[in-house]
Amino acid sequence: MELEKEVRVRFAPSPTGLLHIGGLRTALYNFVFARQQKGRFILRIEDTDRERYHEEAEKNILDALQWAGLGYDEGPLVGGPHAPYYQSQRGDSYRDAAERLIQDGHAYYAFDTHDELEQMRTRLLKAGNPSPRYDAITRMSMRNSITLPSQEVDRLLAEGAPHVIRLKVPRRETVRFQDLIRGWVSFESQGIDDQVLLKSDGMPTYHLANVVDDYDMGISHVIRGEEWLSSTPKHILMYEYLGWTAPKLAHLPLILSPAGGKLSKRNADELGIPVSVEQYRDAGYEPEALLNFLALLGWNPGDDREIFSLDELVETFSLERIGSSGIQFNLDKLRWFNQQYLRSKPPKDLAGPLLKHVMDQHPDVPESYVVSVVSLLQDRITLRDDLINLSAYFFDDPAQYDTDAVARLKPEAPDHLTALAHTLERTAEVLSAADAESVMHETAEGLGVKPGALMFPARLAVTGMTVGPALFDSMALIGRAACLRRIRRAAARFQEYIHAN
RNA sequence: GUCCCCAUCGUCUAGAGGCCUAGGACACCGCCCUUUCACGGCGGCAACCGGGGUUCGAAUCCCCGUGGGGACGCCA
Repeated sequence: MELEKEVRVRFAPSPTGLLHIGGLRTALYNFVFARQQKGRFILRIEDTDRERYHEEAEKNILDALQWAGLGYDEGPLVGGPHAPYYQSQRGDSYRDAAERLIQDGHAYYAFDTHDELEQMRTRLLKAGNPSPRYDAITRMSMRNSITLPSQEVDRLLAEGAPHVIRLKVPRRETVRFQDLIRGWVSFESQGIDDQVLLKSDGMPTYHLANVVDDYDMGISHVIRGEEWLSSTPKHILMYEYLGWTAPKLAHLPLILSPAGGKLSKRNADELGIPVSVEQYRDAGYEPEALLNFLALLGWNPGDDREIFSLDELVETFSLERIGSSGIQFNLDKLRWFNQQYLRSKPPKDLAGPLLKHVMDQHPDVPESYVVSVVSLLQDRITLRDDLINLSAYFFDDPAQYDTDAVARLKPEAPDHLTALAHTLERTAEVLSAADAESVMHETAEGLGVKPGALMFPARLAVTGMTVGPALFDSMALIGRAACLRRIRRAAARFQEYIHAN
C-alpha cells in the first residue's frame, strides 16, 4: 500500500490587484481540504512580476483572507519551515533548477529580442500559421543556444547579453496527467510552446516558480482554477525532467459571468456584480454567508443541505464532489444565503453598525433599545446595513410621509388620529404592545369603524411608512410620548394636505 | 484559428444503466398566515443540447455535430 504523504496545499495569489471572489473560493477549497485532511494550508505570494506588483494588493489579500476567517499555517507574517513565502525572495532555487534543466538538455538560453519575437510572429502569421508559437520548429530559426555556435553562446553570456531560459519541449510526445476533478487529460507536445522559465530580469515565470516552490515546499495537492489546465503539461514536463514527483492536481471549474465569459472585473461591473472580496465586505455581506455561497459554487454535498458553517464544510467537503463545468455567478443566491445567516444570529450580534450609526446622532440612546430595534427588523433584511435604512423612525420622528400613502388617506383620517391620540393619552406611561392594541380597538369601537381602518393611518403617522414590523410592537418600543407626539403632528399635517387637495 | 475542458429547469445542482412520471435550492407566480411588509407554510411554472450507436433497457456508456468556457505573453 502506498504511504500517503502529509497533505500540504497552498493558495498562491499574485499581488497585482484586489483579491478576487474566485480567488477566495480557491483559497477556501484549499483551506477546507487541508483542515479536513489534518494537513497544512500554506500561503505563498507570487510576486515575480515586478511590473504589475502593488504593495497594497498584498495587504488587501491578507486582509481579505483574515476577514473571511481563512487562516494559514505557513506564509507571510507567520513564517514557517520553508520561508520565505515570497517568490521574489527565492531566486536561487529557480536559477538552480533552470540551470540543471539546461545541463540535462531540457532547456536552453534564448537571446531573441522582443522585436525579433514580434517579427517571428508576423512572419508565421503571414505564412498562414494562425497560431504562431516558439516550438521545436520555430526555435531552429531563432537566436538561442541550440542554433548558435557554443563559442557565440559563451561570448553572449559572458558579455551579459539579455537572455531568457526556455523549456525545450519535445517534438512529438503525449503528455498525460490525472486531474482529481477531470480524470485523465492529455496534450500533444507539438501544441506546447517552449515556455520561458527564467525572464531576462532574472525572475522566474509562474511556470518555473510554481513547480520549484511546490516541490520545495512539499505541496501534495495543487488545487487551482481551470485557467491553469492548459499550462499543466509544461509543469508535468518540468517535474519529469527535474526528477520530481508531481503533486496531485485538481483544476476547479471557473466562475462565469451571467453575461458570458470569466467573471472579470469589467465584465462584472457592468452587471453590478462586485468582484473583489473587499467590495463584499464593504457592502455588508457576512463572511460566513459568502464562504457558504462560494463553497457551493462547484461543490455540493450530494444531498439537499445548503447551509454549512466552515466547520461543517471541513467535515463534509470532498474533492470528488466538485463538478467540472463552469458556474454562472448568481448574486440573488448569495443574498439569500446572507439573509439566512442574518436571521440565525442573536440580535445583539447584528447591532454593531446600527449602533455606531445611531450613536452619532443620539449618544443617549441605550444599547438595549438598539438591540430591540434589531430584533424587530432582523427578519426583513438582506444585508446588515439595511438596518440603518429601515430603522430611522425608531430614533427620530418621521421627517416626511410616504406620499402615495398620504394621497390614499380617507378624509376622516385626521379625526380618527385625533381620537386615537385621546385614547392613548389616557393609558399608562409605559406602553406595552398589548396596551397599544387595546388603544387601537377602543378607539375604533368609539369611532364605529373596524380596527383595520385605523391601522393604516396610525402606521403612517407613527412611522411615516406603510410597511414595517408589527405596529403594536413598534409603538411599544417607540414609547407613548413619542407616539402621541407623532400622531398629533400627523393629524395636523394630513388635515392640511386634505384641505389643499 | 489551434489545443484543452465542459454540457440536466432562467441560475446552482441531485442523478454513477432500470429506483426518473427526473429530486432539491435561488428567482418568478399563486394561496395560507399576518389588521401592513417581510419571515414562515402549502402549491405552481420550469430541464436531460441535437444526431447516431451499445444495451432487453440510457439523463447516465461510446462516437459525431452543435453550443459554452479556458489557454495560446520575458502576466499570473
